[in-house]
Amino acid sequence: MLSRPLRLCLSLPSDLIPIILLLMLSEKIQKLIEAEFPGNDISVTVPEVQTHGHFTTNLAFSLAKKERMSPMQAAEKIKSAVIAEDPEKLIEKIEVAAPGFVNFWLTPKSIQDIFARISQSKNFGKSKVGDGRKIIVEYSSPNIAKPMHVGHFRATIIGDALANIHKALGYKVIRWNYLGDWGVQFGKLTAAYKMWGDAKKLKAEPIKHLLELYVRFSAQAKINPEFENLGQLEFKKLENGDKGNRKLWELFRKVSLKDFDKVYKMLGVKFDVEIGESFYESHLKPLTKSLVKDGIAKRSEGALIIDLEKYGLPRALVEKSDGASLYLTRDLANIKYRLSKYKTDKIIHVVGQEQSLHFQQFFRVAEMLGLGKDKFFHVGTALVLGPDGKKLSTREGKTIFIEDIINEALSITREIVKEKNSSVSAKEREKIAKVVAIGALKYNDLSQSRLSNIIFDWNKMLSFEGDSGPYLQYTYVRLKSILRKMRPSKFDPKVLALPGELDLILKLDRFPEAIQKSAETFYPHYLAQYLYDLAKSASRFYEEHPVLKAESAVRKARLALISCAADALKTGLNLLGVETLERM
RNA sequence: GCCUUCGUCGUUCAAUGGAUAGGACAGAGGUUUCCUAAACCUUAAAUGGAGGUUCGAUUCCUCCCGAAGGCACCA
Repeated sequence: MLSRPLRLCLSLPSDLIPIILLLMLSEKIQKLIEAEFPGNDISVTVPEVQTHGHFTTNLAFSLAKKERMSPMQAAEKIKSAVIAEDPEKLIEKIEVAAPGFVNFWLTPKSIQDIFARISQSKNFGKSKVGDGRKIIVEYSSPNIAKPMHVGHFRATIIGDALANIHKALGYKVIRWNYLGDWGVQFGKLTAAYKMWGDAKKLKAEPIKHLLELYVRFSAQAKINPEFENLGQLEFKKLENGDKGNRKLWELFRKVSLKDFDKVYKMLGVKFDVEIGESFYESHLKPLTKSLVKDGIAKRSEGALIIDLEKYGLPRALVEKSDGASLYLTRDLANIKYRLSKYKTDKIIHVVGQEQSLHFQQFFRVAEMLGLGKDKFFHVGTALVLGPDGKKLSTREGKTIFIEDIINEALSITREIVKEKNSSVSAKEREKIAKVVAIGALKYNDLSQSRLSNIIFDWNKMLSFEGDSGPYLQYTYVRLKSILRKMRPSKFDPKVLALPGELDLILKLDRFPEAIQKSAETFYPHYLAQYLYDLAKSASRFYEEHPVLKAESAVRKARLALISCAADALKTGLNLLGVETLERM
């Protein structure tokens, strides 16, 4: 259940508290209160069970402690005070429930007023709390010369959703694809290509060939450690400006980007900036120099290290003993550049959770460099594991590639669309299949907590029933189908008084907070879950309550209601990067 | 060995310092002269183990068991 965080001061005279409880009905005033009494949380939540009211609060427990009375007494006190402070009769019923909960039921009129407000608001759900502040969202970040796999899919989809969500809240979002286009891996690849490379194959199926070389090289390196040295040597040559190696690197990079673009296009993902690690090549030497000069880094066994022991972290390496740069070095150069060029307040890195330690070190060093604190966030994503519950490794050639997933999803979806929608033209069917397939894949990922490992499962990934992307899309289609037959017009909210109608209104009312919660926590699944909940209420509503056949006044109000629900569904799904259709 | 994340119906995922732990799939049963059955309704089923803090713990703390990931010349 989503909570309505209501910041207010507990040390407030207790007779004021009930007024505040009432005021939570009004978002505007709630904001005023938040500004006036920051830092104290009291939760007014929507209970899980309907018999516990529309809203409930546990305020009595803290009040009881402060005023030295029993929670039940405190609850009674709150109840009578609220009744006294509610001349407009916003609240229909207040119940005190053991051991000290106070449950509130709104009058139908209050709920109707809420709906009147929702139906009049433009861009319902969105807001301007971001106030134009800049935020860089770094996501996707695939490695050049390797195909994008399931792991990248997750970071890409989650990052894209978080970028969308922040934009909807009024932030100025910079979407950044931080390409992994520098590092020893290119040394290895160069070495492998020099030994076994085939220009023809590279031209025909570039990524596939490069992957083959990489896997072969890794396998050899396992047997013969000489290969590791060879890779490092070739990378060192690249960093020292070797022309032949540079040319090969450029080639690898070019073919990879082309391949990535194909995937991004299918996923409907776009970036504002695609600057990778290689961009910072010239920043690295000055950076390491200044690190030494400032006494932050020192030599150890030939390498340049930063001691982080006082932070309880292992030491971090910024230069290898052969003088080559490392991931961390480039990351530091990267945020230095970002901060100076974009003057941003926040940088969030949507990257696999397995890099958690790296980011802790990275952020600490950034702090030591005076780049700031509390500006950088590692938004970790857990792994997609193989059916055996183990990590899928590219090196061992066990990965599942995004392109294959999409193609498989498409072919399955095409069949289903054909079966369910035979009357539609082949062209439209293809469009439907594409939107549904991508929607299913994205929603499947976004509806789960980003920190839980996902076990790769075709059936679940391509689920079209129940809590799935297609279900949400279908609900939207059904609502639109009604709305096509009759347009919403002026209506009187007072005719909406049935439980199903009021329930849908109350669900709608919680849309803005769902978006906000996802933004605050960087967990898009809160929004996904909310949307499923909303779709469920909407489906139930149109199953139980005929819209077009209702008498005129009711019909108008119901049309307005499903119109708002459809809009919210579309807005929400789009924030998750899921497209909607008019028919399916 | 140390660090991080995690352990919830048969399966796969949610939630929360609060009341009766929620959904989906699979199972059982029902709904179609009615706005698209990719739907709706009913039903059965779970917090790894032991302590502690608390009015209240599945959630916080300690220990044990189990899983995944990480721990300076990868990214």
